[in-house]
Amino acid sequence: MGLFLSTIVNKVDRKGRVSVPASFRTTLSQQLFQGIIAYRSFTASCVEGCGMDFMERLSDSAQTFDAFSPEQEDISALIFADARQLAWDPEGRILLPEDLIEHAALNETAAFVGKGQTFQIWQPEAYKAMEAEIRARALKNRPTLPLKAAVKPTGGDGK
Amino acid sequence: MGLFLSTIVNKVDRKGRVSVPASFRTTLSQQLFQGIIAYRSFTASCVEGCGMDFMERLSDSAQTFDAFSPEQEDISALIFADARQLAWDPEGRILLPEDLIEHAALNETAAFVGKGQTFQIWQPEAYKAMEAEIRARALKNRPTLPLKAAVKPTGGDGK
DNA sequence: TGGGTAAACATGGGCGTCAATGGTATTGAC
DNA sequence: GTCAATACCATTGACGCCCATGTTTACCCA
Repeated sequence: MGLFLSTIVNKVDRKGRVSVPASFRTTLSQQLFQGIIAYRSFTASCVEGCGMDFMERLSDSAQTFDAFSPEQEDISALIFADARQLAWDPEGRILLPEDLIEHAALNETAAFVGKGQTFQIWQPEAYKAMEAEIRARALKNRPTLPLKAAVKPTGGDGK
Repeated sequence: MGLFLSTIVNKVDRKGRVSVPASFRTTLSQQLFQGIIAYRSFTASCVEGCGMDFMERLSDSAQTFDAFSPEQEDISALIFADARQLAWDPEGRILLPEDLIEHAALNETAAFVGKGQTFQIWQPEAYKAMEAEIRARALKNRPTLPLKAAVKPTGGDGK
């Protein structure tokens, strides 16, 4: 199981702890670092989350920009400088840093929103509003997605 | 057997459980994840269903968009954020979440409608109406389908 | 070809397990 | 010594697993 799917709302206790959904944890279970990488979204009021492997992919991708180029600078500042590793405790909870809570305007609860390769953490009501907006747009525009050919399951790329 | 075919109506019990048709289960039997992926259709009052492999194809296809692009955002919200992994029990039943039931206006029964690579879940009466509509349109428009060349079954893609 | 039988599938309900959650204790840093 | 982070423990409630039963389909044999 390799994707972050569905939206799960969990409670944030008074210590700032929140359970990472069990399904998200299993998605990350093969990783060396037992926890998540989190950084403030630079497009929305939410927290971006992913595993260390995705961070490395981002790093590789960022190298398409020249070293010392302005784009490289910006990406570094926006992502790598802001990212932190949040290990979970034996119960599967992470401790949300104060500035992340602020940025996403989290209070009692936090919504873990699957985005396939990554996920986001939202204030549930805020996400609901955003989702309604996207859904309304989709109903009008009927977006389509060019489907790539299926990868033959022959042989093992699995695992 | 690799396709979802025909339409099967099954009962939804008071717990919200429904049997996935046996033929659909055999279609998915080779998959790692023993269950279905389900998400609300963003164009109709029904639930979209598929296997994990198809979800991964969608994820691959969605990556033609840049990370952090608006298109990527929308697709994620509409599909990945809404998708649930519904594992079936030893009897082949899944538990339908409340909001999916609402979205498709399901009550006593649910119709599993094969669509080839994927399938849909409808309130039976609603589907009947939709089907009549599609049939009427077809009678008028006479849709055609450019047929691809047959793939040689030489070699083992297996089993 | 028809009846009988057996297997597979669909369905209903009870119970155990695990994830989520809240609280307390212990450890370590400043 | 104080504060904060983390480990430990206990509770609860949803969901997954098990068994029991009804119903349909497929198969076999006369």
